[in-house]
Amino acid sequence: MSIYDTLNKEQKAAVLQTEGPVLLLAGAGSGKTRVLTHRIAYLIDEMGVNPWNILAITFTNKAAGEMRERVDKLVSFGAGQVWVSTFHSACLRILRQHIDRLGYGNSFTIYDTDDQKTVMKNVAKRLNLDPKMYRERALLSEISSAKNELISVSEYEKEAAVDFGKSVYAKVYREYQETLQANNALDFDDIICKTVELFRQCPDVLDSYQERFQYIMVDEYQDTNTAQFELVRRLADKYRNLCVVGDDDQSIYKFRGANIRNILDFEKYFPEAVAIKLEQNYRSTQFILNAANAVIHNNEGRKEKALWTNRTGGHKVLFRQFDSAYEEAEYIAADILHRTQKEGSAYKDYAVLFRTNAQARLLEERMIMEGIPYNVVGGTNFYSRMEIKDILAYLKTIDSGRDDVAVRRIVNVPKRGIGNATLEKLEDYAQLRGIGLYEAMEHEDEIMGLGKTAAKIVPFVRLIQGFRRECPQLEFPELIRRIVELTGYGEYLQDYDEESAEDRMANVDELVTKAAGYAQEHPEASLTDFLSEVALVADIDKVDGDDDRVLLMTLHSAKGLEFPAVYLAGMEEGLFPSYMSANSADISDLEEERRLAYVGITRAMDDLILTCARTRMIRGETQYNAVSRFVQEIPEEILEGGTSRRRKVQSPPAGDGAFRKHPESEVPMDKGAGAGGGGTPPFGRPKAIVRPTATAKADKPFIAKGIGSLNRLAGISKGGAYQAPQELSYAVGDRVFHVKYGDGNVVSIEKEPRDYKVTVSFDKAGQKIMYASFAKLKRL
DNA sequence: TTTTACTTCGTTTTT
DNA sequence: CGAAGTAAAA
Repeated sequence: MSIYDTLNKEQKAAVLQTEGPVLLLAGAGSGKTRVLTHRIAYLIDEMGVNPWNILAITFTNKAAGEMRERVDKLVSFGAGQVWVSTFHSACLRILRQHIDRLGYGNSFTIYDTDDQKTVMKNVAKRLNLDPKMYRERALLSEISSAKNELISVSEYEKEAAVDFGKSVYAKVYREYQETLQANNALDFDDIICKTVELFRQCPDVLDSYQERFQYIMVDEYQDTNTAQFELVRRLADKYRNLCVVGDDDQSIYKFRGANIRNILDFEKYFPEAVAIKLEQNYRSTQFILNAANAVIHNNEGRKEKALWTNRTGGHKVLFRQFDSAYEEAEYIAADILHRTQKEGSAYKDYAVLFRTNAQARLLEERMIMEGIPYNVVGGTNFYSRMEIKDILAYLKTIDSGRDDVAVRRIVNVPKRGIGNATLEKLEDYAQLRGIGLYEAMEHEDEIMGLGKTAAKIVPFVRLIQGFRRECPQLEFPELIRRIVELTGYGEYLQDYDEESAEDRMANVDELVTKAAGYAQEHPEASLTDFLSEVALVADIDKVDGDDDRVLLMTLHSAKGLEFPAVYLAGMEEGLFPSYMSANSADISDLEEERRLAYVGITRAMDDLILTCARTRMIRGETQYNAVSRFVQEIPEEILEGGTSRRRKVQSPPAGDGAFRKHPESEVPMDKGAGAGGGGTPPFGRPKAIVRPTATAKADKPFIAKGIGSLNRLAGISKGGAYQAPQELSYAVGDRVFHVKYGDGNVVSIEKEPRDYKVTVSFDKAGQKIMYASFAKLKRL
């Protein structure tokens, strides 16, 4: 019996259809990842395809990692040669090789949303735009959609000549793009569309990749945008072995430019395509599946699918409404605790999903109070924290110095007395000479009118020059520590905000740890490589499946995951569906929201619990919300539970508690009740519901700010977290071994507050300075 | 030039 | 409620 016999008929067909275009319509939980991995295995083991010639594109790095792992297990040999990556990292790899053909430097930097805003702010200022009329957000989103549609600056200008409303945007687009190029930077959208541009302009480059990737697979195809489609289409144009997998019902990234027509029209672009539907669901119970089907059925213009399962039994979908969001959170935490104790299930069997990141906080507080180990996925990305961005800006400046945004960020951090006035003079000079900000600072003596501030610039330039000199000798973690040390960044954090300083410093330490891990895994990597790796990590990527923790995340982050028990919190009109989409003139906005509900429901394997609150604080205002229409769309016969008017849920009722015995004795839902579906708040609202201040104050210090600090709270250190060694097993003069550099002699050892600084003269690699906790030197 | 006190305004969602 | 931006003070 072969591994392929475990597949059902359709899955098997999809695996065996290796040649030509394939459209795989895979419903939620229908085992599409299994199909993809088996297909890769089949290509290699049975069809004799060189693993080198296979490209698999996933949505997140985490998904890529999982797929790689599974392929490794399945394939007898050579799985490591398969390219499994996201669109962004695949394109980044390609661009690092060839972007010089488009007039950029190959060590370009990547701008995140924050950096984009900074650039846009400057652009708007330069063009004298009224910030009230033209918001950065709006400008950026217009440019982003243009890029996602592969509309270049000059094409946009042509459109603007006809459409007067676009003329301002056209100017902004040009200015923005020129600024990026001057800084040798790409934004997220550029990573994709510059690759397409590369393929368009350099047929030889395209050809080499077409030869390389003879078999291409794309996961989550419903979330690709036009640029990504074009990219894939060109790559696959020669051999036409393109297999896309997706589910139009799970398309939830329209706001990011995802074009649902990519999947709906696939057969138009590839008329010879074979379409296969996967409709058997292996994940959820019949109840959960029915609920999902009932909800999604309200959408129009979708490819009809009939998801079915042979899983019988299970529990009905549970619905509970609470007076306040606090009670909702209390219930969820208490219920999880109760279930884990009753059923002996693990914490990682539970996920709490919600529409907006802001909802995480209340839930988080409650988890802490109940002592439940948890992780919040998303929110502020680790790499977008102030302190991390500061350090990264130093690294970027050391690495290239062409990135004005980075230079500007750190030039006065910590305070060096270089303020706006000075910077403006520097920028004028830089503009005049056509050089970067940092370069201008190197010529500080040539600039008129700087006066005595010129003297403040010199030490900064010296500092950067010093780092650059040391850089070749230092590993990334040591370099980061050196930055912290020489700039006095620790003291700066203290100065900045005493309360958060410790947490922030811990984040910096975590960055050091990450840098060490990266350096170890990629011994040949340059600073540029490290910086670009860091730019593309999503929050979900860092979730460790082995951690026994409840996961708290948005519905968007939950895509592609599954859990035995899922809580969907905040099922309220105005929140989910959001106020924006519910009131939108465009029905498709609401439909996307409904697909999101569908994604949420289908994450659950055995138990699905929907909760909502009558009142909720949003932006400092108490809002009164009706039950979400998505709850109403679930047939009553598969829904259980109702409203709870009790003020406090001490502990959930054991077994089939009171509220479950008599669901009919309580109002099951607010169907038709209250002020109507629009969620109009009643007049004469009471004062905001306030919890006892004692509690509120008591748990405040415990609100952890991220995964890193949570681990510290729980006293857990993740693998690789550094531990300053008490004593070293080697001394000056000893022969030691290092994983990367080989053998060498210890030249000197310096004790520092947190660690030992060891200088080793390696036989082959020369002299290096490293920290003992990372170097893991072994005495010979 | 930097710090501070005050006003304004808004987020769905993220690679 | 907060972040972020603005005006005024130090």
